[in-house]
Amino acid sequence: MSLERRTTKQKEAIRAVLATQEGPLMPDEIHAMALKAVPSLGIATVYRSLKTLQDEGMVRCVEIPGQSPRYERSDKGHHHHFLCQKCHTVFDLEKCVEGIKKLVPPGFRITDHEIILHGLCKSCV
Amino acid sequence: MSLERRTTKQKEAIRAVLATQEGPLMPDEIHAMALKAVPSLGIATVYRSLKTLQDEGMVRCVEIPGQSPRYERSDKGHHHHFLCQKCHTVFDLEKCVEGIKKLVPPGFRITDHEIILHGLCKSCV
DNA sequence: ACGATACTGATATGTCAATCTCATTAAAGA
DNA sequence: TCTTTAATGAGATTGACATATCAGTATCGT
Repeated sequence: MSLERRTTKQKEAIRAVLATQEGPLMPDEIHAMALKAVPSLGIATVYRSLKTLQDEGMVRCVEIPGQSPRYERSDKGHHHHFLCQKCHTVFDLEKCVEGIKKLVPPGFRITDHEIILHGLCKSCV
Repeated sequence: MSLERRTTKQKEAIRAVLATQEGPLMPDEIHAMALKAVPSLGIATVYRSLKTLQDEGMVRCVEIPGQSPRYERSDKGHHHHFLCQKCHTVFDLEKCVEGIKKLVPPGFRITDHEIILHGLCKSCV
């Protein structure tokens, strides 16, 4: 546990990648992108920084079924995701749907929901 | 690859578990349940049988974000799932929602969708 | 500029689901 | 019943991902 917290170019590079990110990214994608800014960057630092950023509440984990965890900025509002079956990129969706509550069985309490669309993205159609 | 196919009590036990299954089950859950019918049943046989049943089209894989794959009978119609955050059981939902297509961005083509609700089930509320 | 120490990078290690190996068992046609 | 060989069970192995280790580096308050 660190009481102090230092600003390093590694963490800044990772932060920068997440700041410009379109959809949620996997650790190795973040690594590859941040590598352009800090060529010596190790994958362990990516995992460490992601954990720190999560603890700080800046970043949130997004799980897509059958895939390893991805990460996105947590300042984005409520939204859902689209997985392209061809290029395997995940896109953010802006809107949500009505009537989710109608799905909940009697006696159950809903706290959250997620919708994942599958198909082909604009580039892969 | 086997040209022939034999009926064994192991496979029948696994089939029986899936026949009475309420929501999708994980391999180790199927194993634990089928163990009551065939005490010697090995986990490898569960994986092998699940693969066979998938090839035959009897069983389908269901992925819940952040969890390992679960399996359910494929004769169930279109439906979605509810994950209880307390007991981690997955329940089938009967209805679907309208307006999914409105989420799709221009130029994208949708082929499928899934909705996962999170909360507390009847027993855990 | 100095010093304490948080951070990093390379690699070893851990974790866990799923598969493979292989000797043994048992299903089913002859 | 006999024979062929598909299927099984136990344990070893794999593979993907994440964490731990530790010596060396770099930040930042003084």
